[in-house]
Amino acid sequence: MEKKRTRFAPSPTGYMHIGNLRSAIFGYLMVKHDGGDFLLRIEDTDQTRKVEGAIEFIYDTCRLCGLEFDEGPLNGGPYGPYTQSERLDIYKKYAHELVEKGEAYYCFCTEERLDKLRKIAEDNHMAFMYDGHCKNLSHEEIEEKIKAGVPYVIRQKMTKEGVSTYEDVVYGTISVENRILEDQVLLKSDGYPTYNFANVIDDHLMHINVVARGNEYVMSTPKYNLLYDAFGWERPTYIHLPMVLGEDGQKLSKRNGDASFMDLYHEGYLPEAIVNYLALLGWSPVDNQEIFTLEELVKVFDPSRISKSPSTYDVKKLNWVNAYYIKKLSLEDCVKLVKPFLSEAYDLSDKSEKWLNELVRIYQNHISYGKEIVKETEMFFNKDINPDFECIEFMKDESIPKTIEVFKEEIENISEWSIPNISNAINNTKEKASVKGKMLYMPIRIKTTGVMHGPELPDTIYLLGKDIILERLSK
RNA sequence: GGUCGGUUGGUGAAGUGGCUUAACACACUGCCCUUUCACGGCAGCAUUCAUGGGUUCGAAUCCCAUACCGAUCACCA
Repeated sequence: MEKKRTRFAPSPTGYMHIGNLRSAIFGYLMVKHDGGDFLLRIEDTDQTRKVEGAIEFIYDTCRLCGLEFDEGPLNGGPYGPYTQSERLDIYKKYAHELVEKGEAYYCFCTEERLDKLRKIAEDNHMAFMYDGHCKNLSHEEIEEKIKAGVPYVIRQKMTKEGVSTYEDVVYGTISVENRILEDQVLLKSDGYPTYNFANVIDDHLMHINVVARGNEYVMSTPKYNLLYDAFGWERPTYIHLPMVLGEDGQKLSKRNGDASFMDLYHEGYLPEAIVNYLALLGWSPVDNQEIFTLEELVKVFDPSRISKSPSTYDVKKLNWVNAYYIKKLSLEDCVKLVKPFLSEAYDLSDKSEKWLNELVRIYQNHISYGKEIVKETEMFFNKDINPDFECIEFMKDESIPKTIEVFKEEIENISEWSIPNISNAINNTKEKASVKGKMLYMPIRIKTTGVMHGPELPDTIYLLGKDIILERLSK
């Protein structure tokens, strides 16, 4: 069997949202499942959108996620160059080959003429379609215009009859009537190819036989196929991926959630967790397993189990997956993850490494992403605590002043500041103030931390330190 | 407007004619554990699969209409 090869083909915009990444992941899984190749190709035929450093950015993102490219603009390969703007001569050559074959033609129509046609179509509530004006120009006419320097594009001659059909791994058989296909532009007047054209040429030349991409291409795939046919090339296997929606049911954008991988990464989400979550968006395994390493995904991935309907990006579930991965981290790695956020938010200069480790240890089970620790640990860094309404309500109980009074005394009497001794202090308070359970713990917790939830109370108190505790108890 | 798709709970989803009085997971709610909250464990949470018809002994699963949502119709990718 032929080796499977697919490509991730983004435009270099310097931004990678979750939907893009998911396409890359699915392509990667699909091909690696059978030991195939995964390559990167940069689609920069629209020069206006180019962003500096975007290629490095794509490599970085994918490397973080564990997706390594077998071939690509930075690491090379046998079918380069892998950047479309460096392949202009190739496209030109193939476009002209098509003209010679009679499958394409020069078109000298001006923008004005096309705009006029478009306007007429619009007024008649019709879809605009190029009218084939230049389809039958004579050789002489063409020669003359080219010599005169009239700008031109090359358009593909489309059949108007019949139906184009192809098999999609996800969507099954897709049929489109050829009469709705227009004579698409292959080569623009600036000498650059259109996306549609460059895509087919490159995919063929790079021996791509698996094409995984968003389902916005479902409708244009017949055009690609006609191009493959015109050259007499073999068509690839198509996998069109369902769209990823934001929580508002709209297409994912920067507005409806942190749609970019880098945003998430900079919030302290783990790439493995993001990949894991993304793989589950629109795909499900045969069994009920939900936590997967990349290797496991590669092993069990089956593209026929990709769903046809769009899926909604749900941060809550991502948080759950990410929290799971954080809990599994070694303390050392967890400190590594979380420390940059802490040192960015707070002054850590007077904190020992031991203290920091201890802090992370007691919070590791409480956070779902790295940056969350900043808010959770406020009480350790800010002098003042700000109990919310619920806390204040709770503290209105009349037994509380006495509990606090007794506990404060117990704390004062502790000679050696240690977790067992703090536990004892709590225990003694229970006896002396004759309160227990919630009415024992909650007042102390709120008074010392300002919140109702948190890690083990003795641990927290220990880390806070005797001075701060006494100060807060006195207020 | 034409064309092509999609529609299972708040969310991700399983399900491809009987084993489904619809799995599993997130979220939510309750209980247990812990002398507290959380963590963890357990339980509850769609009589119903957009709606209406049809095929069938039998349908979430097949067919047809309707509704809604989306994609697409460029010298953008």
